Amino acid sequence: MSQPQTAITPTRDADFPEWYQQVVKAADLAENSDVRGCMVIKPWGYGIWEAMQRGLDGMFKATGHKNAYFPLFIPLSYMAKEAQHVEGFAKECAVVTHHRLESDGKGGLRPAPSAELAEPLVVRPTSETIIGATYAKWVQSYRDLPILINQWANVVRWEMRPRVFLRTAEFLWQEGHTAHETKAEAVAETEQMLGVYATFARDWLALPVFTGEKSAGERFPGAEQTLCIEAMVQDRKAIQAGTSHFLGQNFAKASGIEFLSRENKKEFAWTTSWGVSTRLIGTVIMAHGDDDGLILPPRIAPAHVVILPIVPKPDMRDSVFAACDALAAQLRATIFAGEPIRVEVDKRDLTGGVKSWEWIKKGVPVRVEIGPRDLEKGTVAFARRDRGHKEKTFPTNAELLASIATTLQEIHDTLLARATTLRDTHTVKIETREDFVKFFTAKDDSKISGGFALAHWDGTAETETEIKEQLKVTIRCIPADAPAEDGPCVWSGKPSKRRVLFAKSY
RNA sequence: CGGGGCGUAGCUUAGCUUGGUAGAGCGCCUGGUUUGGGACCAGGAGGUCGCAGGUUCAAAUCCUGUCGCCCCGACCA
Repeated sequence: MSQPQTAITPTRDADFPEWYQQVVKAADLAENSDVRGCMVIKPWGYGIWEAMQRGLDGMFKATGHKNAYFPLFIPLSYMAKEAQHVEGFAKECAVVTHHRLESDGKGGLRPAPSAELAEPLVVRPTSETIIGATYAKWVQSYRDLPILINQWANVVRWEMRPRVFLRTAEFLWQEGHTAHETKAEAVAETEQMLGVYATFARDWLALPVFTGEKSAGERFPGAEQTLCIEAMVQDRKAIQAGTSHFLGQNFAKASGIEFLSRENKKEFAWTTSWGVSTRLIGTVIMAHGDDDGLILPPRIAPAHVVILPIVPKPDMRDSVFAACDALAAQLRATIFAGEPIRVEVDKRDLTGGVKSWEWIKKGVPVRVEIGPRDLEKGTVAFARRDRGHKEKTFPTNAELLASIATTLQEIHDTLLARATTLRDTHTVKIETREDFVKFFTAKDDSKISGGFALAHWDGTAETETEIKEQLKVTIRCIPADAPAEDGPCVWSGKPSKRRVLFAKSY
């Protein structure tokens, strides 16, 4: 039977959103559940999340944070404490109103009217309010500050149009919540954590990102300042990969986080919050995947290496399996990026081609085949996911063991270089409204247009809104390293002090 | 919540216009031949056609209602 040219149909060029869905399926990452908008994350997908957690958690600890856990439920009245915040989240909250079920008399169940809660509970869309209320009890003196806490949790936002990993009703994330004595300290914390995210994106996800500040229109509800990292994926759209918010004293005032200062005066604390979510998995898929499926940056791959035993005759099975297990053990004793190499030996009784293609689609960085011919020669067949699927080399076991860590690092570097080239190729300075419109208008059926535009903005919400409505283009961020530069706004022609980053986004 | 589309086996679907009691491909199971890039042969399991009502001798097919899902918008990590 003839196979298609690529493992994934359609290709990225033909239909990028559909390609994405097919990769999620082919790589066995996740599936939609019976609950609309909620996903089942399967072992391979969850393994990626676990690797991301390890990486981030280490970086949080290294910057002085500790993990804790706060309740899933938030009293309704807490949500109302911060005006901007409630306005931003009210429309997408799941609310618990009852605590018992009873028979409906028709063989089904219903919430018992007698068990209605005095105060409804909101399933957390984010935890600023409940954590703020807790911190208020913990803080009395400047000596109680700073509080540097992170929690790994799930949150619920009742999204109208869900998409696996990118936008689901329930998602997994981490949310850091800190409280500080001074504004300067809180601002420094906000910037520090954005830096952590940018480093993590580069060193673990092989993603170059723009860092910067959101415009007022794109800011987190209740924040004074929202910083973000923005990545470009292969359809040249932007995706917000992480955010860090300076919350000023807004939430401290709303929650009553007050302390006696060194001058013996009552003062409100300065707070921050910062988070990344399982959306990062979707970002990695779209940034690095190809028409044969997922390609995983090694540091977040649940398995770095898969070993495929080749067993032409049943009587060779034991010796080939033994050789595979022996090599796996040696690989596991080798260190890559500070962790033992993760190896899987795929002993399932399937034909070689099927197994190979499964692992290609799953994006495992390195595939190793061991058959009887290799046993005789002491070699293996070796293939890397960042190269063509027919490109094989035949190193000896010793050569493989000596080079594997370097190879994995090379794969990471290759992915980062590719993603950087993609981003740089499609990030352009634009001066005129005509060019701006042209840049964001698709030229053919692919629907892929533009990329990132660095252009002058007059700083008004009116201009921002007009651009959003007419072109579906938003200000992704005001880049942190943008130099002061006078010029006319690309839309209104009014004077501008510096360029901002425009793009279509997820 | 507006506009469009669709519900038939685990998945993709044919059949519906013109009613006669369900077929295929993939997947799955068993046996055998295979296995260094998506194998083949033989046999087998699996469906109250989303749900409820109506018309009819007879409904996957026609009618009404209802539920769910998908796509496009508004919202968003």
